[in-house]
Amino acid sequence: MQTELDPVDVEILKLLQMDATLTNKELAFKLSKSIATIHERIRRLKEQGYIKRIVAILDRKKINKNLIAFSQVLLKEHTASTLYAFENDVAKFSEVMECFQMTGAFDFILRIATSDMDSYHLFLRNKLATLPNISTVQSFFVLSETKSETAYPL
Amino acid sequence: MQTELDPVDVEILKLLQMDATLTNKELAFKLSKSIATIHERIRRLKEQGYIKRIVAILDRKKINKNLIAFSQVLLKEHTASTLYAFENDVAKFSEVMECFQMTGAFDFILRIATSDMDSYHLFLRNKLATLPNISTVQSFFVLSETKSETAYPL
DNA sequence: GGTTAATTCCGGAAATTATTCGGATTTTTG
DNA sequence: CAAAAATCCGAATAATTTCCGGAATTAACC
Repeated sequence: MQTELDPVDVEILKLLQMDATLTNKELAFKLSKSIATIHERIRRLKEQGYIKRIVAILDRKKINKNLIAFSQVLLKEHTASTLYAFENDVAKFSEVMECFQMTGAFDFILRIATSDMDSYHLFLRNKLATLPNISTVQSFFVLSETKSETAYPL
Repeated sequence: MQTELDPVDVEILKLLQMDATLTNKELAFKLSKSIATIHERIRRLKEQGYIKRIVAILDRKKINKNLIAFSQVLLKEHTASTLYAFENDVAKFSEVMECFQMTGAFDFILRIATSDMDSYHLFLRNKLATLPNISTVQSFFVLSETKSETAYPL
């Protein structure tokens, strides 16, 4: 069974990354293939895990997530268990959109979404700073979002 | 016309952020509403801009974007025109998934997706570092992605 | 409080789309 | 070159989306 992407697969992925509401008919027309072929390609792209999920992207300002912060976290210890415990604890906070373990001068970078500075402050004081083994947290705030892509180039 | 979100809207947004392939019929069942009502709600949520787009989320490792970097950029000048020029230039690079202007010790943070360290190096040398007015670029690399959400809590 | 207006809600019809399948075509393999 | 595998397609069917008229509920106003 084919597991590499051919040019048609690539085009489908490009288009669905931009707009997943495109119908098979529309894709078939754009790519000069039959509807059945497009359908089978997409089924396989999902099955093989290229497409992880189809989701709605919301306007965060309309749902009151006006403040985005990047929080750089340094831990006191770096044993396997403390790293794992931190990752596990921090993932439970709904404000934490993303958590990355990093190279360099700090251990983790978190992307935090809250309504405003007061909410971020409460998150920091009552949630993040209460986790064991935290050494320092440095917070940086987004002034403006210039580019925001979910679509990877192919 | 109603412009605030009622509990049904909120539930729809929660569910579509998780899985936008849910049919109106499935949503209607989950929320104990008619198919027509769900359809009208979603139409309005799109029209009012709560739902910006429906997209496919790909597995970046399967499409050879194995290295994610955060690049903190400091500019030499901060006039309106140099800031704008930087934002505009950097948005054109396909490697740049996100660009944020930030508070604090640096001006911008970029999220860069490449296949590997060599590619990142080429991006830095041949693209980012060639932009005018750049003072310093500090790069941090993702060792592991612990949490990665596109769905905002509601 | 009662009447009107506006909004929301729903069932069902019609249009569109997704899904399936058998067989034709093309590609791969030996 | 022949056999096997994979891909592709058209057409039938199932499912979903979309639209509409009117019922039901809520809001507004006198």
